[in-house]
Amino acid sequence: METDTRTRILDAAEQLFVRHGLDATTLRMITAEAQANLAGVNYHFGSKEALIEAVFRRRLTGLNEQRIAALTAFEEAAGGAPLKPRQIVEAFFGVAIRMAADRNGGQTFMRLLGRSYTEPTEFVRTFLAEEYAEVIARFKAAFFKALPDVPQEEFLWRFHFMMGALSYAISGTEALRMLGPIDDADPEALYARLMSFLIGGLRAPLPDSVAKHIAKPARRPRAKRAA
Amino acid sequence: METDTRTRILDAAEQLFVRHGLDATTLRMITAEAQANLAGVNYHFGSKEALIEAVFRRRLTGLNEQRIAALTAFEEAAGGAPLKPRQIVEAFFGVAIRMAADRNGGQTFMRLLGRSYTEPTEFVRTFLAEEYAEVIARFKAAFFKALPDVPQEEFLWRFHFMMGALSYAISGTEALRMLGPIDDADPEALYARLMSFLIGGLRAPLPDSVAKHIAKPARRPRAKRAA
DNA sequence: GTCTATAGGGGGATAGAC
DNA sequence: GTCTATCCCCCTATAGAC
Repeated sequence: METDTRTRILDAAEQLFVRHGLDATTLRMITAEAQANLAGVNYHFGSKEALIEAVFRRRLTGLNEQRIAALTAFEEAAGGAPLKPRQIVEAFFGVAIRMAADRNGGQTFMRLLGRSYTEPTEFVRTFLAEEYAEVIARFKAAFFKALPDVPQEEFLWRFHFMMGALSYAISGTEALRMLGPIDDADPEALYARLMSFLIGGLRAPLPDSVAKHIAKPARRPRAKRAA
Repeated sequence: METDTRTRILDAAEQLFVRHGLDATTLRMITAEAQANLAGVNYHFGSKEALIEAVFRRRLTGLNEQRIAALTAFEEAAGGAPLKPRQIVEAFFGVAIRMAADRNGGQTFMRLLGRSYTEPTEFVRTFLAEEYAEVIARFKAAFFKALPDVPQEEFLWRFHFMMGALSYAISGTEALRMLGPIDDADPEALYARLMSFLIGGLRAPLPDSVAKHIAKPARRPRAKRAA
């Protein structure tokens, strides 16, 4: 073992942030858990806010690099042709699920991250927006190319819904128990489950209100509710 | 106007909880906003924790009653036959989206609620679990009856993913901006969008790892996406 | 780099007058 | 029911010894 203080603080903060939330976690809790001195946080990071950013950045940067690498690999294999939506979904969400299965810290972190998109704290949201800017630009472009029939605004909503499902898939272990006794131990099963749900949602027929704006007035006999 | 102090405190708390989170919202902020006295919170509610519960209960009870009423109406119309999945989805999620469109407080509240399933604070989660117990039991039963082919565990995960999508649909206005400029002003469009996404996900083909366990090896030529 | 001690501010809750 | 005043606790951040 013998990890250095800085790392022990990051590890402790990560775990406590997941368990209690950013705000309710105090520097005292963190330094106690990390067996470090209270002043250590400010020495190593400068402030609590800077510590929070460091906790996110430590793993988020790598996660998004992996996402871009996975997408790039698919794109090179396709040689200029549009990718299959499933491939893009895998590159974005699959990487996340895989990290969430990594018991070596990744799991803890992803639970934290899953909650953070809707975090009320302003600086966390703006910080995340910056961290995500590049990966989002890349994936938006790939999706638009792969789904030329889907209006972009419609797609962005679906992407947003997919993020919601991912967030719950990862961080919702406690919320899940509300639904009953569910086994959440098998990451492979979770991966398969989430993937088919996401693809199903992404490729669902467009709602009538949108579909009717599209230049494809093919017979639609009464828009009976499909099921 | 002339609302009473108790109501003004609830209104102020609701708004501030959405904006800053439960923890970061102080009683002083609440009473200042409500033009009430600091001691008023403890007089009317007993504690901050009790105030939080009151804020949730004020609208959540009605929401879940509406959900059950909508489901019951469908069930009575069906006369014992299984409902269409789309009807059940409408009864659960449609009611929520409609409340989220209600500018008369419902909108604010739903944003708060959307975030709260993954709330780190223990007592909020256990409180919500109690409030939801009945409605969840009713809807689980209806879904199981409507989707006899879907293994129950599989369905519960999908329900969980659907909750995630709903949560983001409602509360993710800020997170959405990360994706680009999107119009989120039209509740009808949101309703239609979310609904088709949810149905698509719910009715997606089962993942192979699950499908192969099912005693229905009937040729399924490619599990065409249902719609 | 790590510690102790403390400054300086804000939190929730309550006693008791009105 | 509403107010003021205040208790007591815990927070983050920092100064300065080691």
